[in-house]
Parts: sequence; C-alpha cells; structure tokens
Amino acid sequence: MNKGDHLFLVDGSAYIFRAYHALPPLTRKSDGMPVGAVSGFCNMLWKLVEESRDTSVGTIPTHFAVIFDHSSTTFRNELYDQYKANRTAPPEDLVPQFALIREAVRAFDLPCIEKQGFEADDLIATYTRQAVAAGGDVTIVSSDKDLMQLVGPGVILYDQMKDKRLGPEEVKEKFGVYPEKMIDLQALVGDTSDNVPGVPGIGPKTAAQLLDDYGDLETLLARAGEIKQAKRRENLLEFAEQARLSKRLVTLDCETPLDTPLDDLFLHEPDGEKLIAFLKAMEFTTLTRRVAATLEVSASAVETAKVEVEGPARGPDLDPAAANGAIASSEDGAARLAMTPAALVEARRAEAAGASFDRSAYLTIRDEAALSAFLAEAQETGILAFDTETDSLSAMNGRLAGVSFAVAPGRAGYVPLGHVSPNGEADLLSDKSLEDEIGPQIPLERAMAILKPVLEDPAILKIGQNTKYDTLVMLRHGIVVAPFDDTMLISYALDASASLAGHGMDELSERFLGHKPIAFKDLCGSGRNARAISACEIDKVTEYAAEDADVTLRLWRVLKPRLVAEGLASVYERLEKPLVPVLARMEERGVMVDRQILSRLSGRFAQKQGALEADIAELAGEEFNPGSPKQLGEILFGKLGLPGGKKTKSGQWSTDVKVLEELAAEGHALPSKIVEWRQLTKLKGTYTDTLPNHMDERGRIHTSYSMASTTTGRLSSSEPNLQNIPVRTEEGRAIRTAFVAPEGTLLVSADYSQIELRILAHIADIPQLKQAFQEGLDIHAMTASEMFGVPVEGMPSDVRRRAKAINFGIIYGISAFGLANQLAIPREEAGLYIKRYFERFPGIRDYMDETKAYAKQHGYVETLFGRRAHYPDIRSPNAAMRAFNERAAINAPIQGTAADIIRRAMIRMEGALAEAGLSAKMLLQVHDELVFEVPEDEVEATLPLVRRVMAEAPMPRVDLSVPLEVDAKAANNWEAAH
DNA sequence: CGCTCCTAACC
DNA sequence: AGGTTAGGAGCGA
Repeated sequence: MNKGDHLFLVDGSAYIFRAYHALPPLTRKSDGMPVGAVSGFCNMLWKLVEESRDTSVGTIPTHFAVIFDHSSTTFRNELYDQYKANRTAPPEDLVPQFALIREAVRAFDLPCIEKQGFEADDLIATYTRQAVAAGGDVTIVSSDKDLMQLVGPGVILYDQMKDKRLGPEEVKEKFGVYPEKMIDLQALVGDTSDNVPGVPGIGPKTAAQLLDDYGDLETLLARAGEIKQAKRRENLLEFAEQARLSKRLVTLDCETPLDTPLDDLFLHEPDGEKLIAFLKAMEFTTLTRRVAATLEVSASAVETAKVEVEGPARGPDLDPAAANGAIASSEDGAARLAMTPAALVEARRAEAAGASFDRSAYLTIRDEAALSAFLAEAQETGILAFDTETDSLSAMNGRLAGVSFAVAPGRAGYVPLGHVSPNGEADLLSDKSLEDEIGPQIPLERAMAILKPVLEDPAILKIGQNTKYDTLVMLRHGIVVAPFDDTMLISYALDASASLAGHGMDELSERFLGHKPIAFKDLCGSGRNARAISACEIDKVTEYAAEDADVTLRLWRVLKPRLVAEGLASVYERLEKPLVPVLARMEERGVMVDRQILSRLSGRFAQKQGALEADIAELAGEEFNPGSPKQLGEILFGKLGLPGGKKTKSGQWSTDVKVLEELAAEGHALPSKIVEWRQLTKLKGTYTDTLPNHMDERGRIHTSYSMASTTTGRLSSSEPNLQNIPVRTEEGRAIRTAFVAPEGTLLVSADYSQIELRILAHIADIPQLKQAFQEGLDIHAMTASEMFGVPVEGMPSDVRRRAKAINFGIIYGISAFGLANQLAIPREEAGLYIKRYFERFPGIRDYMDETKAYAKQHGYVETLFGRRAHYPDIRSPNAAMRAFNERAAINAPIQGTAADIIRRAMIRMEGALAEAGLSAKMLLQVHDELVFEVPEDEVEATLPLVRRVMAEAPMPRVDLSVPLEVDAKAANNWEAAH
C-alpha cells in the first residue's frame, strides 16, 4: 500500500444485522432457505461497490475488505468473564444466512476476513493502523461507536444507510469529545449491549464534560476527590478499577496477527460472471439484472451457481436452553448452523409425537419462596409459558383466579391467587377461615410484585396462547408482558384454513400433540351447574391450568420453527405479534355509548313493532310468531297460497328478504310488513336492547377482537360485535348516534375509500382502473361507461348501480349465478355482463386464471405481504366445492391485502400519534375504518396525520401503483363522523 | 341444555 | 358472490 491509496473496510457483522433489521421483507428461496438478510447484505454491498466505481465522488478504493466477527470468545472474556454475556442469540431465521453471506462476499470477489478469538473491530483497527502507517487513507464502513476511536487524520467512518461520513468534528459533535478521547469516554459510560460496566451514574453527557475538565481518564480518576457532586465523586472513587477494566475492554487491539496481509486487499475488477452466478442461485432477480447491466454481462448466459452451505454433523439439538433450537454452540463458542429449518421442524414434530403428559407432576405453588424458585428456572432457560385463569371469559371483567406457568415440557405449576370456597357463602358464617379450608394462597399484590420483573424481563420470552387475553389481564394489574410469543397466532399465520377446527388450545393440542387436555366444562361444569374457576377445587384446577401452560410450551416448540421453514416469520412478526398490544389497549379503552339514546330508540322500535304485529296478525288471519321462518312459510305459501319460490337447504320454504320483497312487488301486503318487522326486531334485539348490557360503569363498551378467526387476515369483533353496527338504513344509523365521545373530545372516523378495488387494480394491473383511481374518478361510473358505452355525464343511476354490483362481484370471484341473484336479472344476462367485463378488462380474467392455477398448484394463495390463505379443497372432485374454493381464492389476496394494510396502519398509528405529540386514542376497527377519540383542540392536527399513516401503510414493503385515499371526519357521534 | 338452521347486521 | 357475529326458533337428548 502506498501514499494516496484508499482502503475500504466493511464491518460485515454489523452490516448483516443492519441488513436484517432495516430491510422489511423476509424473503426466501424457492427451497425454503431464508435469504432476506443475504439479499439486504448484497444490495448494500453492491451499492457500495457501485459508489466506489463512481469517479466523481473522489473516494475510490484501491483496497477493500469485508471483516466479520469469528467467535464470541475473545481475549476480552479473559479480562472480564461477563463481557457480552447478555447477548441474545441471533434471530433463528438469520442464523442459516451467516454462511451464505460469507459466500456472497467471495462471489463479489472481495476478501472475506475473520480470525478466531478476535472481534471484527480489532481486525479493522489493525488494518487501519497499518494503512495509515503506509500513508494511505481509510474509510470504515460502519456506524458502530466502538470504531469511533479509530477516526483521525485520513480515517473516517462511513454510515452507508444514512449516507453520513464521520470525521473527528462529527465525532466531537456526536459524543462531545474528539476521537482520541472516545476510549476514555466509553470507559466511563460503559455499554449495556456489550456488558461493559463503566461507572454507574455517568452517561455520555457527563463523561464528555468530565473529560473536557480533566483531560483524560487517568487524570480524572486521580483527581476524582475534587469533584463537587457527592454521588458522582463517590462513584468515580469506588468504581475507578471498573473504569480501567472498561477501558481495556473498549480499547481495540491494533496488533492482531493478520492472516491476510494488507497488500493482499488490493481491489481488482469484480468477476461479473461469478457474482451473477451466485445472485441467480439466491434468486435475487432485481439485483441480478442491475449487476448484469452495470458489469455488462448477459445474466441469462451465466449458469446458476451451486451454493452449498456446510451442514452440521451432529444430531438434533433439543436442549431447551437453545431456545429456538436452530443454534448449536461449537467448541469455540461461535454460533453456527445446526440444522436446516426443515430438519428442525421435523425433529420437533417427532418430539411432539412422543410426548406424554403426567398431570400428577404439576405443582401447586402456594408460597412466595416456591414461586420465586420456580421462576428462577425460567431465568435459566429464558423461556416461560404462562396462562391466566379468571372467573369470567372476558379479559376486561375477569378477576384473576390464578396463573399457571411452564418452564420446560412437563415442568409446570399453578399459582392460586383468588380462589374462594367451593362450598359457597355458607362457610363465611362458620369460624373456619378460608385458608383452613382451601389452603394458603400468595396474596395477590405479593405475587404480582414477584411476577412483574419476570414477565417484563427482556431476556425471558413469555409464551402464551391468545396472549391478548393474558396480557390484557396483566395490564390491568400494571404489568406489561414483553417479549412474548403466541401459539395461537403462530398457528394462524401458518394456516388459517376454514376447514381447520380453529386455533384454540384444545384443537391445537389434539392436532399437533395428539393430546386431549382437560376440558373447561369438565372442570367447572356448564350452564346451570357452571362454577367460576376460582370456586373449583385447587388440586383439580392445578391439573387443568398447569396442563394448559405445559401444552402451550410444547405447542410453541412444534410450531415456532415452522414459521421460518415455511416462510411465514415476517407475517407473524410484522402483522400478527405487534398488533396484540395495540388491540389490547383498544379493548381496554372501550367506546363510550349513550344509554339514554339507546333506550329511547328501544321504546320507539317497540311501539312500531307492536303496531306491525297487529297488522301482521290481521293480514294473516291468525296469531303466529312472525319470527319463526317455519310458521311464516306455512302462512304465506300454505294458508295464503302465495307463489313460493326458493326452498332452503333443509327443504323449508325460504322467507328471506329477497323472497319477501319479490312478493311485495307483486302487490301482497303481508310480506313487506314482515320485512319491516324483522328489521325492527333485529335492530332492537341485537343492538338497542343488548348493547346496554355490555356497558361498564363508565358507560363504555369493550368489544373483543379476534385475530385468528378469519381465513383472510381480517379481524373479527365479538361480545359485542362492533363491526356490524347498522349504517344502511336511517333507523339503523340512529343507533350510531349513541356512540359518542366524552365532553371535550370528538370521535374521528377514518376509512379507506374503495380499498379492495384499488388493490385489485394494482394486483391485476388493470390500466383503466389504475388511471381512474389516479385521476380520482368515480370508479363505478367509469366501469359502467366502459361496459355499456354510456357517458359518465348524466348517467342513469341504475346503470351505475349495475356496474357497482359487477365490480363487487369481481372482488368476490364473480359467478353468473351470484351476479344474477344480486341484480335480480336472468342468469344468461348476468353471463353476458361478465363476458363483456372480461373483454373490456382482460387483465382481470388473467388475474383470476393465474390465481386459480396458483391455488391449485400450491394449495394456498398469498397477499402482497405474504400472508397465506389455504384452500386445499380447490382440488376437490366436487365441482360446486371446487368452484366455491376458486372464488374464495380469488377474493382472499384482495381482502387479505386490505386487511394487512390496515393492520400495518394500526401498528404504526400509536407511535405516529405519540411522536406528533397528539393524544388521540384508537378505539375501533371496522375492516376499512378506524375510529378514534380525540381532544377537540387536537382534531385539526390529528386528521391529516391519521390520513397519512393509513395512506402510507403499505410502504415501504409494497408501493401500490394506485393511491390509497382516506376519508376522515370528526363529530360528536359515530353517525355524524362516518 | 346444546346444537343446527335461518335470517340479518356489517365490510 | 368473498369475509364475519348474533339472536331466535326448533329439535333432540
């Protein structure tokens, strides 16, 4: 190396983690190998290579190397055994990519440098010192503060992602000291992520100030007695040795023996063919194209490389300490690939198949010492399955009866906390104390005090089944459970098929463990004989509750590895898990409802209902129950002899609205009365009479959102369902006026306009639709105009209505039968409409054909965000069943993508509001609508922010070719805001 | 009491 | 015609 040469050193290990975390999609190759980080790494490296070829920038490297950490034990561990001891294992889908990334560097024809027993930073320091000594310049591609100490004349740090170059002045600006004092600063401050202790109570600001005042660490420590602030002085005196140790830990070793001499890092022209062969093997089509273009190599002429990653010689690692099992420690402590994802899945499946359950081994934990001892086991393994037992099914009302835990398969216990006498109140009168009767229980507050640090410990993964329930219960006791995994959501991400029984624990246990857990009914009874779990015998509850925790833990071991193996980790990590706390908070807040408005409506409805019942009896000539379709059918089609049309599945006369309206159109009086009666009965029975029963003492209703009950990724709402509050008719809308905002606040409703049609336009790539959306046109009128040749100006409303029905039909996987039914036209005519539609928009037919073919081949379809909807019955020999599954498969990517988008918006919303200093509270989600409670004086600022977060929700993962439009409005009730 | 059927509310 | 939840009727155990 000579004067004027320029060495580029890439901090490869930091690069990997940045690539993994910064780039959203978890991509994988067709054989299932995750390559998201490899992709991010290659893209960053290529960008760097491209930049460095750009002569206009003026920093052209002559020497280049990518440096990696080789092992986790280095000379620093001899200095301090706790060094980096708190490092958690890398994400399991990242582990198998390490080897591929080293392959990638070789494919770029760049030196790949690592050395056992040394950190990348030490190698970087050594090369830097040698390069500077030889008169060269150095650019270290990293943003790690540990490397700041190397900055100086001719040496800069380059943060590629932020496109920032850091010289001495920038370091001074950032840390308050020049690079040469960085070591002293780090020695004082310490580093929690590396477990460098530093001096307690001294942060970066104080450290910079002290170094400014005293010059350097040794002077500071020698003169620490002069410091005025008592605590600071004492700490510096007491922890002086610790500061010196920290200094040795953070000081980089410039004398690392190098296997590859500096001069061998000389940069030469990349071998385009070698690189492209590798990129093709990784299936990075975009990057392959770009590299091919820049290096002027024909990609198609290059044969795909055979990339083989070294596999393990050893068998399955089922040590619970190796949490996710994908990592095995080798002799030198380096994490390396132990098994392919598929092999791990298979090992875990075999483990589950051989599982046996011994309920008698479960512990009943009745004192604090036993609880602490049990939880200490979780500290060892880093894993804790838990389940809360409450005396009500709703997390909002339930009182805690107890908590169960499992730390390893078969190792589980139950902690009774709120149990009462199984014999009811009688014993309250006797002198026998509760404890004498049912045994001791840890006082609730004491137990919570012990649980809190464990449930909130970032190093212990809490595993639950439907964690939204348990985290909400714990939230009500002031505990924020984190981090967590949820077996229900893992199962749901893996396969949300309708044909499956569901994702409840009992179903999952039978499906994956072949074990039938104790049924809740068998423990507590049902119906009239039902008891609260808190009133059941504790020994029995221990068997039930501890089993649930045990089952949950075992399910997790089977299911979690499948996420990576099947390419669904990003769906789970980005669309499922982060939504849990968001929904828990929405449920906890509830929405305010005006009881008076509902009660007035109930009265009004009752009056009308009574009048209608009288009319109905008179028209029918007898008293009967208009609510009984059976009786009604007999009256209409038997007694009155009206022309009966359809029959239902079970052979009864159909009396649904459609039938009744047709009869009404023929001039019969009774059917329209029935229709009106039914509507009122529905509104009264389901809404105005029932909603008040769901209100809490503050007048708020807390729905429960289910994240795992639809096949497409939509949420559902129950107890009560707030996603089907009437909106279509005027009387129905009146119910919405009862959803109000408290004094000083307003309700904001924000909804996506035509989101599914927009998604269809994007996915199927329909030019006319995309253009119409870009120009903000009336999409149904445009469709009508295109189909029927009627100008949009002055279009008859019926023409537009038909086009609208067709557009919806398309989303639903149109059939002539369905469209005919919807428009009340002959099936032949509906068939002609569809034919014409496909002629005008041939891309739609292509999309439908491709989607069906994909679903038949794979058994599932995917949303733009990778969520899968499975349709195994699409291969059914039964034509009707096949057709049904085809339509569902066509609909699922559209409906599911819309569901993914609003999930992303919800996940980001709270953070965005907080960042803007706004206090809006998200309360409800209705598929394409979000409802917030907003202080009046913040409404103006909140509306545009909510609109923006929703409209930009697909980004950056997906950049839709149509704009997403969001309508948002504020008012004092939901009806007016909508 | 628990299940199925029918109907209807929503997107 | 895609995706839901809820309530009442009716029926069998």
